[in-house]
Amino acid sequence: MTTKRPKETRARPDDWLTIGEVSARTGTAVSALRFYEELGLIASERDDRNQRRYPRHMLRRVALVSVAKRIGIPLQDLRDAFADVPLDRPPSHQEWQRASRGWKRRLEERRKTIERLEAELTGCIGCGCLSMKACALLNPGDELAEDGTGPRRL
Amino acid sequence: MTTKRPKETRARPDDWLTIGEVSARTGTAVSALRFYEELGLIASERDDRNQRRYPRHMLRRVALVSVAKRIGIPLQDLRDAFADVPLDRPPSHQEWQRASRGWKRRLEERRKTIERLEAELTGCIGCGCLSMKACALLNPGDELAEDGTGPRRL
DNA sequence: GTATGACCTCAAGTAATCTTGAGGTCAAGG
DNA sequence: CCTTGACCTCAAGATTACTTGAGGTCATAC
Repeated sequence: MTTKRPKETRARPDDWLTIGEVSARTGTAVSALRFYEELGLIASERDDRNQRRYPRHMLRRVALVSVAKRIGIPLQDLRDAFADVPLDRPPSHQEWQRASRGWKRRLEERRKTIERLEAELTGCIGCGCLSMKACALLNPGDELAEDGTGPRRL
Repeated sequence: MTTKRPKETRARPDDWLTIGEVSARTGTAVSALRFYEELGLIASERDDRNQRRYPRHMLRRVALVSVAKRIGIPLQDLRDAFADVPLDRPPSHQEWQRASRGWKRRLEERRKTIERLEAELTGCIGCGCLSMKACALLNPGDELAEDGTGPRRL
């Protein structure tokens, strides 16, 4: 069971990773990597045997994709956010920073939504409002019904 | 264009909502409501014309479903979390509280994941680590590579 | 020299989450 | 009385995010 990685045709072998290596390092399935490439989220070059070779900086791209997935942000949004970061070469510090900041804002927004929901749910637990009449956030678009029955939040 | 809600056959009309009313109040499409019912996430009774009628407390269930959707938590998880809360009658304060607390834990977990990612991304912005060698979190499963090139985090 | 494992392509399948469409009921409005 | 709107069912289609399968190349291990 030794590694059957083919002979390297490039000068510095460890600068390029096989799809299997990227998969192992990122925890992303090989099939998923090929799929992401199809979507244009990541990119690879080919060696003389037509096998994908990934530059190291692609690991970060892959990681970002799994992160987006993990927190339920659609891949299309990720694509938009990192549209300006080049795939064919390591992004410059600036390029990366700009995109990262946008992404951070996205994460922050997400976190705040959850925080609001947490707070709201705490409120519900506290008041035990079973009619939801007082739960504006959990019940968006429902102006508080005006008949007098049911519990209220204090 | 007046409302064509059928004559009420029940004693207290406003205790029961039509699917259109629930849709309007929760912002959830009618088709989605029917779909959620199929999944057993919500429930309804039928009137003498075989149309769905929802008790008010179902609004909260629906709201929870949209919340789960909004933050990218699969509906199956929601089903699990609220499995013990009855659909056929307004849940007791206790029943609701217990399930809510479980759900809150879920939200908190989610939030913390995002917070960790935010922190990690901030770190990356700070150091500009383009090789990802120092980014353990964004690059899970990748033990820091040991060749000496590339930027480091300070 | 043949078996194995890592890779390739392309097509089809799966799961979740709904939406859309076809075809029908029924009550109120004009 | 006929149209319209709100509802019904059931089946099929859409989207996202992949996985699986069939069929093939090629280098290393035995």
